[in-house]
Amino acid sequence: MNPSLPIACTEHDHNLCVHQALQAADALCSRQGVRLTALRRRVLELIWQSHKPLGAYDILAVLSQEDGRRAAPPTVYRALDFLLGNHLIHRLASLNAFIGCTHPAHAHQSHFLICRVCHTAIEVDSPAISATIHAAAEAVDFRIEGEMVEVVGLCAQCQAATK
Amino acid sequence: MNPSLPIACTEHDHNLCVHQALQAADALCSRQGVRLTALRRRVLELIWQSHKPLGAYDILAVLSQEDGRRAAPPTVYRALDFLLGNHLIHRLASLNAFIGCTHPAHAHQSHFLICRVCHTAIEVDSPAISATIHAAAEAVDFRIEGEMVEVVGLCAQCQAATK
DNA sequence: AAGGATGAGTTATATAATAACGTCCCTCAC
DNA sequence: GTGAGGGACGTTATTATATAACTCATCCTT
Ligand SMILES: [Zn+2]
Ligand SMILES: [Zn+2]
Ligand SMILES: [Zn+2]
Ligand SMILES: [Zn+2]
Repeated sequence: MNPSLPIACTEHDHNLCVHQALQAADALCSRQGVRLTALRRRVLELIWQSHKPLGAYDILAVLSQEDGRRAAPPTVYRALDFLLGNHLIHRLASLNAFIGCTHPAHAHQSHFLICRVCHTAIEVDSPAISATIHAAAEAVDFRIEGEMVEVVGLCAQCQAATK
Repeated sequence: MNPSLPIACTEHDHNLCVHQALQAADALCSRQGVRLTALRRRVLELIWQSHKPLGAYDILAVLSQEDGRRAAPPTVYRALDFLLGNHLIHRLASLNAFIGCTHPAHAHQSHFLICRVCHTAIEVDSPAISATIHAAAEAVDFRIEGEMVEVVGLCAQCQAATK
């Protein structure tokens, strides 16, 4: 196995992923003076349950089940809005789904490689991608406010599996 | 006015845009041996009515009105699927909307600059963007099947207007 | 004319997201 | 204290986007 592969694509202690993500979220929210309430934290935890994007209604189903009672769409969407606003998750428009941000501490754009087979979404941190996008925008005098890059294809594992 | 700006951002004879797009579509479909039926052609024409992405239900509303009888969603979505499949339009996932392809004759990815204010969508043809995306994908052994780049911001005109 | 493929009409439903309003609870000025 | 204000969340209803399943008409092909 290629040791340089992103963690999302490799066998790893995923409990540690979740734990670190939640700790980072706690730290970030306290630093920002915003409240990571129990509900918001639980939604973030659910999103982090895997490296695959999760739909709002999937989250809703889990909450409804474990809460015994209700849980309506606005409950989930408000939590998601909070998490998005504080850069703790990203929204993948091509999937209508959400995924935990792997480096929430610094501002960055949403660049993902999404496996068509196993649905793993790999967050890419490539300044070169942003640089070329900025160059193209500058050429037509366009002022960038937000970039969204979603690439679909096959991750390393699924390529190997289908060989 | 900057003469190097993309046509979508400038004053121009838009009837010509539409006319050329429909002619190109006729040519392409006949070359491919597929049928650009009246309905499909009409939907393409509606999408080309501006350089702003158009929603499926906007198309549906127009068709319903002019047809007298109510057109139903599948009618529109089937036409859209055909147009997408033959690369005559692109789908903008971040807007759930569709826009005419400016160079359908050769295969290419979906790269757009979308103005937050006037909603104009500028199709970008930048091999450099694809190159950097490919480099990032190769670094993690990911095989690309399709790229989606949607950048939101302010087009040149709207920057000038809000100054 | 029979058979098969394609395009499109029709009805119903699935999936995703938001609007509008109410309640609880905490905090802060008075 | 108390009550005004605001944030978080519950609740109900609705809007927006997309697809399933079935039907029929048309047009080739044989
Ligand atoms: Zn993990
Ligand atoms: Zn991130
Ligand atoms: Zn034009
Ligand atoms: Zn195009």
